[in-house]
This record gives sequence, structure tokens and C-alpha cells, in this order.
Amino acid sequence: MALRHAVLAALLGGELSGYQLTKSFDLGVANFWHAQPQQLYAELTRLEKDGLIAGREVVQESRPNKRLFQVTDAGLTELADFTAAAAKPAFIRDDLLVKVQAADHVDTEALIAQLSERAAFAQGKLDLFDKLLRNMRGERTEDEFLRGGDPIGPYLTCLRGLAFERGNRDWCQRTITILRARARSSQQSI
Amino acid sequence: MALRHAVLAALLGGELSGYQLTKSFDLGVANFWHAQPQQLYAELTRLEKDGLIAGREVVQESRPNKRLFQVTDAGLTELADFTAAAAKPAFIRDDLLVKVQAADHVDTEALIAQLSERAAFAQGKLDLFDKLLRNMRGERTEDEFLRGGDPIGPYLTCLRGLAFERGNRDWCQRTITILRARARSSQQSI
DNA sequence: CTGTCCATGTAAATGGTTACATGATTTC
DNA sequence: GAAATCATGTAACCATTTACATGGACAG
Repeated sequence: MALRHAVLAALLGGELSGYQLTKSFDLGVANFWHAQPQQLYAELTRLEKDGLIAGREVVQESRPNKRLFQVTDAGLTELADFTAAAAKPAFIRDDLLVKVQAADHVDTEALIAQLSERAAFAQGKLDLFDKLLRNMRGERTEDEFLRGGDPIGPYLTCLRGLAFERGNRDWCQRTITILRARARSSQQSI
Repeated sequence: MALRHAVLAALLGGELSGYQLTKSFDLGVANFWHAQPQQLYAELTRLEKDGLIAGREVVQESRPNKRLFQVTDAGLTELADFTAAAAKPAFIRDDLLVKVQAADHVDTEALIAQLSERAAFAQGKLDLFDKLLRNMRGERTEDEFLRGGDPIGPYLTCLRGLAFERGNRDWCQRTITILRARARSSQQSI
């Protein structure tokens, strides 16, 4: 049951509406978790019912009203308890890897197409994360920010997201190169 | 619905029993997917009913009988179709990252304890993957194996697993260092 | 004689995805 | 005039986890 804690963690930066939460969880800005809008709205309702967040209505004129939520003291306690408890290891679970696992038995071109797409996607996220990091640290160098910048949590998770996507991109590109080379040499031997 | 394809991909290497499948999916040997034993047994039943795998009973003396499964032609077709279809992007979903996201609001020591544990876990997987890779390529150098070794699929996914766990370990260690340094300097300023 | 490995499941509960629904406003 | 953005949900379905169950063989 970590979605609730992910939402709590996301709200620590300041109050947000369901819609704004949706945006951050969607664009991968919240690289520490991923969730559908429907899940978020449902979770917000539950969290408020349980008193872990408090919502306030904001009336708007030329757009629908919205509710902004912020973490309560009870919410902070809940997060502290969650942090103290043991974390389960995170496993990879990826369609694309399943396909590559079967590489010897499926069409190489189809595989390469998907790897390219994934590499491009990863590059997109890389660019985004890079921008976010620069934004967070402002004028400071990375070292300066890491030593005393504030808040540090989102910066650290963003660094993990960056490394993950870099790993993704590099592996995809390398795999493409390998598969292409093998395709060429097996053609020659026919 | 990719568990079925993960199972099919895992069976490509040769026929396996449910129990043997369990082992590989458990130990992270199948780094492309992760699943509980119960899920695997259920999926095997379904796959056999759908004719994508065929099982044969193996009678044993001093241990329970078992059923070995292998992929049928229909199963291979199914895998090919799956490979041709677009893959969804893989998202990180990790308890530990949620905790780090909240780093500014929770106990630093608890966080560091968890990061150390994760780093050790990642190191364990690194060692395992390294051994697996060496096993697969035998006498050959990595380059030789990548150029013509067989099967290549499992080798490629294992490389991804290796890179992922290396990323995990390095990030955990770096994060620990950063958090410790900050804890020290904030103590001095009190 | 206790614990681990082999071997296979069922049942209940929780978590996540997909499809559907609504309606005003601003931007192209 | 069409599409995207803001704003919030409900309902049905699928996937995953957790708990429970069984039983012989072998190692310490």
C-alpha cells in the first residue's frame, strides 16, 4: 500500500489539486512512483477521510473550482512510520525486456523498432529530468546544492530517475547495435 | 497481460516445471519480470488450456511427480504477435524512492539504514548476474559472445539487469554520502 | 526431530488499468 | 470549428500479493 505514501510525499512540496497531482504523476515528474488520474482522485478521497491530508475549496471564475490538499500532522506521522518500516525490493517488470528475452525466436526488425522507440522515450525523459534538476538548483553548482540545498528529497529522486533513463537509453542503443551486427553476419553466412 | 508472455519467454530455453520456473522468477534470474509462485502455477494452467504450452508428466521416485512444460507452435506465434505490438513504457515504482522523496521530513538515520540495505541487496544481484553472464559466455570474451553467441536474448536482458542493479547500488551509496554530509553540517550549525 | 527442499495448488484481499461520463474555457 | 486544458469522478475488469493448505524426502 505505497500509493498513499507516494501521494503524501508528493504533497510535501506544497498543496496541490487532484489535477495538478495527476500532471506530475503523469509526466514522470514524480519519477518515484507512477499512477493513473483515477487512482489519484480515489486515493485523495481516502486520505482525506482518514485525516492524513486536508483539502480546501478554491473558487475560480473562468474554470472549474478545485480542491487543494495539504499533508496534516497525522499524515506526517504516517509517512514517518512508513519510512521506518522495511522497504520491499523493487523489481523490473518490463514488456520490452520480455521481448528481448525471446530475441532468438522473434523477428529482429520488430524488436529493433521497439528498442528505438524506447530509446527515444528515455532520451525525452533524460532531457526533462535534466531541466528539472537545473531548475531546482538554480544558480548553484550541483555540489553546492547537494551540500545544503533545500528541499533535497526531490533532487535525489530525480537523480535516480535520470540514471535509470540513461541506463535505459544506453542499453537500448547497445542492444540495437548488437542485434544489427548479428543480423548482418547471419545473412552473410546464408 | 504480459505475465503470460514472460512465462513463454522463460520456457524458450527448454522445458521447465512450475517449481523450476518459480525458482528463476524468484531469484531474480528472470530479471525481465517478477512473479509469485501462485501466479506462475495459475498462468501455466491457463497457458496449457489455451494450447500455448504443452505439459508432460514426469514420474519420480523419491520426490513428488512433476509436469514439464514447453512452448508449442501456437505459443511461438503468440510471442511473435506480442513482440510486434507496441510495448508500454516501464515506470519505476519503488517504496524506497518514496521515502527519499520525503527525505526533508523524515528521520535521516532510518533512511540511511534502508539505503544501506538496498545497496547490499543490489550488490548481491550484481554478483549473481555477473556469474550468470560468465556462465552463458563460457570461454568466449563478451565481444565474441555478443557477435555470435547463442542464445543471445537471456544474455541481453541479463546485461540490463546488471546495469539496473549497478545504478541502484551507486545511487544508494551516493545518497547515503550526501545525507550524512548534510546531517553533519546541520549539527554544526546548531 | 526440526528445518529445508521438492511440488502443487485454492481463496481472499488489495492494487492497478481501461473504459466511460460531463462540461466550461481557452488556444489554434 | 476542432482540439487541448482544467477539473473530477464511477464502474468494471484484470493483475498481484498475502494467507492458507498438503505431504514425502533428506540433511543437520
